Amino acid sequence: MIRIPRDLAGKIKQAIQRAQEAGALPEFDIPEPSVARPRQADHGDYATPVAMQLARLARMKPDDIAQAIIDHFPEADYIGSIERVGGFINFRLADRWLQQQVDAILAAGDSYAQFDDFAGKRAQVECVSANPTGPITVGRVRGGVMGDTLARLLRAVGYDVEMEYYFNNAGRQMRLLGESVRARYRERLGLEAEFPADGYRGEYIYDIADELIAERGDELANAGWEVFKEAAEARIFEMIRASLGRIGITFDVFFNEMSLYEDGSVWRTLDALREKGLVYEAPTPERDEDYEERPDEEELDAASGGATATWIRMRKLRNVKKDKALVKSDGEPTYRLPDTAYHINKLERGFDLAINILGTDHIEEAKDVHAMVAALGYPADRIRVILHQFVTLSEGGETVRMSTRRGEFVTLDELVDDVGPDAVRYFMLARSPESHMDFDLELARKQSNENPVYYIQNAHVRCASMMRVAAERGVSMEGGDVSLLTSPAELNLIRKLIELPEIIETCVQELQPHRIAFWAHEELARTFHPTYDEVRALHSDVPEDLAKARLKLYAAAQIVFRRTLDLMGMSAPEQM
RNA sequence: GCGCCAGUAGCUCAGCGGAGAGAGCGUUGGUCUACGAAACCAAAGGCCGCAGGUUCGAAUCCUGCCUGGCGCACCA
Repeated sequence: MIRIPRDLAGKIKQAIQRAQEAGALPEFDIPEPSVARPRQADHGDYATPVAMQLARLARMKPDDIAQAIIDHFPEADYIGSIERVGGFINFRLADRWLQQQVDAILAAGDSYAQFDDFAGKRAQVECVSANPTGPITVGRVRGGVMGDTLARLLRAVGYDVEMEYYFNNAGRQMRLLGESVRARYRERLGLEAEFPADGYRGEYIYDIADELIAERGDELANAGWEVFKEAAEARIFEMIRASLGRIGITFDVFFNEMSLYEDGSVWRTLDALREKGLVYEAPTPERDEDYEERPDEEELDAASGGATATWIRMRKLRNVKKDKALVKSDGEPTYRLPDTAYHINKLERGFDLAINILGTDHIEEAKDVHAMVAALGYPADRIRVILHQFVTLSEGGETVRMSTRRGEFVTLDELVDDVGPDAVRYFMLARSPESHMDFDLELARKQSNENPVYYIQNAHVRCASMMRVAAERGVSMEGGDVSLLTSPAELNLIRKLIELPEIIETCVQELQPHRIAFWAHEELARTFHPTYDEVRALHSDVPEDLAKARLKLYAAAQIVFRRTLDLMGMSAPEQM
């Protein structure tokens, strides 16, 4: 199946070249022409402003350039007409070709809009990557949904995709977790318990303690925090895995940061940076002369007591005013070093594309890591970071703030219990990453036409139910003649159905999975419902041959809805 | 102080160099003896934060400013 914008762009270039050979256009290097879907229907199905872009290069009037391109345009079965309006060239799809696409979609079935452009290429999507200190919260869910949807879209263009979850089960936070569980465990046993000052206060800590009591009784009463940490980690990972599973997110690899210490790659990375002359030892970092200290900064520097730390010359690598620490004065690396080792590890595993989805608060980290990976000579451009803004939950205008540590949060499980998995997927997806997201619980909860989730799914339901009724009445689409689909409503629905491949391509090119959610709602479903209302298939007024043809149309629509919903990780219900 | 992101209909947000600026919700008024009305049709609603600039053409690119969010640790 061809993707028209791509094919048209090629034909436009061909036409320009032919015109040049014929002397209708002067010689110049042909730029990549842009092809778009015009907003207004009377401007055709696709349009290109290329003649206006070429006006300067060709030193001709846009109208004449457009005409020359049209005069030399190659044949294509999908083109019904070509029109020049000023400098614009408008293309209209051929009705005959559109009709044939219905049979083409039916023949493709569930593999409709499956391409192999990137066959043999490997991609990795890293997302969520929350340390196992508590249940998954809504902020992480956004990245997870974006990542999983992107993975599905990448598979649709032929990538072999792995989902990866990066975590750290060492360090201060995990120790606090162990101490918190230990305190709750002793508390439940009626023993003296000192809860750590910055401990985790969530209810789930009690749950873990209770489970431990159920399994081991009081035999851990005097055990150290490590035992509790390990038990808690295992249970929390199970919780995380299970909650993400409820919204269709599964991971192929859980990558432990510790392994980068065990195989020595953290220190190898440091050595490599040192060899490049990018590292030095000093009590304080070097900084630009015009660098202005933040009020609390001297205090923070002084806290190390003047001991020597290891610094990376970040000022050399990118536009910052102060170098950054790689190894603290106590000999422990900061997060930057293992993170860099981790990304090098990804590239060494041979991924052609490694996508990393992070909250915007990690932007500096992402830039630092990218700079270091590039400085070491690795193909850093294979790493693509997608940053997303935060999520706030709102209900009746009230916003709900979240903090894992304080134990005030809405967990993914609570959210799924409340609004259902499909609504979680849709709303988390349907916003551009850089825009701050307000998740309206009231709206997501509604099982009515106010909710886009149902609007989209109901289209699939309507198709499914039509197929059931057809079967009951013994009407089959077998032998249906698609050339009977001649009304504007029918043809416009087909126009939408064949747009899915283009949407997938855009999502992948721009790494913007939210586009498919918008398209599914505002384009696909929005076109489907009025058509369904107007174009009856099984009504007594509809002659049998037309009914067969229309059944084909709606069967094709059902395939496209199912495929679209699947790409978004949502269910395609047979009935509401 | 510096950096990144955002400011588009009453609300939540698309569009990010092309042709009278879009959607959902909300508001107002219509539509089922039909394959499910969780639907459809119609109306009202906008100096696209402000001011300059680039361009044949700017909501979209550049500069400055205003407002909001997030960063600017020997935390991750």
